[in-house]
Amino acid sequence: MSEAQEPQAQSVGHQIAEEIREMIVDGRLGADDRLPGEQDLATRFGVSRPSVREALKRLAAQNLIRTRRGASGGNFVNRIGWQQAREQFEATATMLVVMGDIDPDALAEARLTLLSAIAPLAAERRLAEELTALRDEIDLQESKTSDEDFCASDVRFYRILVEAARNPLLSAQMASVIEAIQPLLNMIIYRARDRHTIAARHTKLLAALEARDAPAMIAILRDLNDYTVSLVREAQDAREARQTSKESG
Amino acid sequence: MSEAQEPQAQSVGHQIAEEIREMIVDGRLGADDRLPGEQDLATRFGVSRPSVREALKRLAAQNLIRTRRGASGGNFVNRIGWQQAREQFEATATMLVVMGDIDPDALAEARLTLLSAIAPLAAERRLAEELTALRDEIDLQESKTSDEDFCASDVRFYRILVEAARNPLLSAQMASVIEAIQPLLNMIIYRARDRHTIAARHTKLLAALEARDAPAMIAILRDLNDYTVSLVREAQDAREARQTSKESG
DNA sequence: GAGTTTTAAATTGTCAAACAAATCCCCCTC
DNA sequence: GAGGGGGATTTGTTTGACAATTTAAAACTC
Repeated sequence: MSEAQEPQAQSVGHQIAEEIREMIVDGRLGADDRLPGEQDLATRFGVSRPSVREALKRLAAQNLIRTRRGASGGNFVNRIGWQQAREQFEATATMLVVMGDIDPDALAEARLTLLSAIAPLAAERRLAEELTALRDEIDLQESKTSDEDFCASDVRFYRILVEAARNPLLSAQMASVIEAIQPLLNMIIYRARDRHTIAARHTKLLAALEARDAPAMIAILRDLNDYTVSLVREAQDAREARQTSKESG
Repeated sequence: MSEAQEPQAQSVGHQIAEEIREMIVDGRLGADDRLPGEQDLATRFGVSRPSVREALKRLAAQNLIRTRRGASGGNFVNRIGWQQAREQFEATATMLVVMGDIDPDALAEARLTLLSAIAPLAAERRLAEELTALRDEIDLQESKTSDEDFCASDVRFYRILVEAARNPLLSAQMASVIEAIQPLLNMIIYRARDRHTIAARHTKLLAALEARDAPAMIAILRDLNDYTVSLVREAQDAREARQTSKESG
């Protein structure tokens, strides 16, 4: 329907990229398959080589194909892995936070919801080495570091927690949300008291994880989320106050 | 680090695209800002216009910019919205399932985990119209339709459920997982008895949602997930058996 | 003078042709 | 037989030109 309304609205490059993408999705092109040469594709689609190149670059930007130069080179269908998928999830989430009208409350709620969801899995599957890694992060958080380091450690803490669930898809998605929330956390000025409070909750969370007590983990996560949200709100209020005083002054 | 190892490994188009992307991420370019013209960018970066065009097409493929022709046209920074984010999540997840070595069990586990996570939110926030929409889907599932229609309805059912949680980020992520799992579901040949079983569970799920009984919803979801997984496993076994007989015959 | 039509300018879209760079494969030399 | 060199193939990049599209100003009509 929409195609009929705008028959040629999309550029040739876009159309060709879409066609090749469909070929990949419905199996006509499998992983590591080699696409025809650029000149081949150009004659096949009835367009010029630069147009084909645009299409290929679009696909390359989505990590759908990789390109190698030279004889027996060409464009090959990429086998997408968890790592790449996570990167793409993160890129999307980052852009969403950076540019979109994002509601911090919704973001925090999403994080809490997802963390609560994986808590049972993590409780069941956590390894001893993850416990020590988490312990190290807590130690770092209790030391006197910069706000940025503290925040980065906080992010790492939750990433380890997520990895403990041993589900790559969940890890990839959670990582994107955790990554996305970092800019918000970076706004916060952490007072010593704040850090102590957070580190203490993390310690309790770690204990609950060690005890494989998922309900306790969820309760702590909820508590911690409320606290973080209040800090973010404080920071936002402070920022707004600064801006209004700047405008009036 | 990795950049030092391969200084010029990335093409010019890739590098320029990365630079512009950074400009967007760190705020030098805001939403709806207009980029310099292609010729301008070409001279500014010291490359030819086609190279710049490749970079722009890469960005366009990621929905970071939009392009308009004509006077006062040009390339503009896109404000990314929930809709577009969801599409990108879906594209990534779909590719992951289509091409990656994905473990169906992990996928099912992710879906169950996420659905369980949003169940409390959905129970709290569901609207009357969503209940009727779900009812309609169940009716459709009990009617005699093609397997594909049944499967599509199943997907729509869960999408409505996810929307009821009223958290756009969760919706976007969940939608991607639900979308990703569809190819797996499409493998299943639904017998009349299967359909009846599934529709009955859906009815129970709907009742629990109406009663705002999240724990009941989670129990039903878990049950339903086990059933679906068993069906998928059956389908896979059948497929494998077919292939081995094909090979030997 | 107001409204409409025409025209011109700016910008992206597409194409063509050529050369550069990288890579592989075959062949040739030692 | 082993190793290096050259040719062939393929992508990377540039130059130049023209087409298509859109805006806005200019000219024209009423």
